[in-house]
Amino acid sequence: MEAVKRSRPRVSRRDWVEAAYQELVKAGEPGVGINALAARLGVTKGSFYWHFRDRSELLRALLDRWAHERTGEVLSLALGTTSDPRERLRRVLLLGREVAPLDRAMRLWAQHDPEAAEAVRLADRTLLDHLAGSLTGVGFPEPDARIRALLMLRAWVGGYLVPSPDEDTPQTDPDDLLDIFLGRPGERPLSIFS
Amino acid sequence: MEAVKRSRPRVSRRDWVEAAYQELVKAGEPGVGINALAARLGVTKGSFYWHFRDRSELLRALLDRWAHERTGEVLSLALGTTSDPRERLRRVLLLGREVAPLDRAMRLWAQHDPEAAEAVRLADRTLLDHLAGSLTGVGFPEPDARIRALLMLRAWVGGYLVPSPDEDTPQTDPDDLLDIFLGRPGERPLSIFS
DNA sequence: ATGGTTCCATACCATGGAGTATGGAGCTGA
DNA sequence: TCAGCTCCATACTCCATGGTATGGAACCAT
Repeated sequence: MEAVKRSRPRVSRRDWVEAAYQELVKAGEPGVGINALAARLGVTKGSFYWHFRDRSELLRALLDRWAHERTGEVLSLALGTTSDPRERLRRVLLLGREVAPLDRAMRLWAQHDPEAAEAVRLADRTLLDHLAGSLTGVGFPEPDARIRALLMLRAWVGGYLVPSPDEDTPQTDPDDLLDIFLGRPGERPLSIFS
Repeated sequence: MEAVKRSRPRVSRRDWVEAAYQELVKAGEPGVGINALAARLGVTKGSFYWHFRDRSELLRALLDRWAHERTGEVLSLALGTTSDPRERLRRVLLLGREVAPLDRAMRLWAQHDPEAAEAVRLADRTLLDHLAGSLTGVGFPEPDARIRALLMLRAWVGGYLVPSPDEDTPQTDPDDLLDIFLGRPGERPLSIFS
């Protein structure tokens, strides 16, 4: 049995994007460097500049990939089996924990790149719609729901950008957060005022 | 009248720190470059490397300066004339709007620099104490107050890291946010359950 | 087999920022 | 006045990274 004698590395364009995507997650946008990726793929820059015109083209491809994956996730949330609004909100928070590293990378990137900012803006729009929808489902009037949705997003983003200040408060419980955002006394939304 | 014929530029160490501080606000940590600052001060790098050993020393000085200014601000809040907890919280939100750019720069920096992260962590600690204190003053029990304080911080941080998704919601009103974080029906904290 | 195409290696250039070496201008005190 | 110290200009090195040029190996076609 001879070892697989692969004639030559041979890397496709998708491979590059995928590798870059991985690197984006753990090192952010500045981490996605040509040489680093090449080494990771067992190739040299010669390969890269065959598939891409320059680095910005790779980055644009990353934005695309992220946007698709993002809308897919939030879509699967919207098409979820549950119609209970509170449960839907809960699932958003849960999913948020998984995609946190990627999301952080994207937002940090968006801080100094207009295209990335636009991509994030778009993704946020659909997410906010979903959040606001669920919030109206729990009983909040439209304008209030949108504000609360925005607040939930902000709090979530702040979650992975604020270094946890103490040894305690190791991780905030999604249900506790929901209680606060929904007005605390669990099942009773505050629209029933006074 | 002769024009002021200043013999030579002459820049002090504090001048460097100050210039760097300004640059930090509008361009973040990567924006504080030796050459750029030198040009801004009308000097060359020769001056810089006389006052500082290297760039990291400048950055440490920046962290110091920020920490002092930060604790001073939050201290002036704590020693404020008002003892009304809700008003204290309001003032935090108001002050937050002014220091937002600097704070964003610090947190972005803290994402890839342990020392900056530690500085932010410390500053957050005192801020959170102040927030939690005011929240208990409004009627929240201790553990709940700390969670809400953390949530307020996160939402605030998220505020300048989430690109405003729409043309509407131009800017969220501090009072609206307070209403939400305090449990909505204004004066009635939710600890009076049911 | 041979010509053409695909894909990549090698070697190179350009740029920008950090850091260094050294000399000189200007002030200060004896 | 002259020595010596302070502060900065000039000119360089080093290094990482993006980008280019070109040749060659492997593969497919006729």
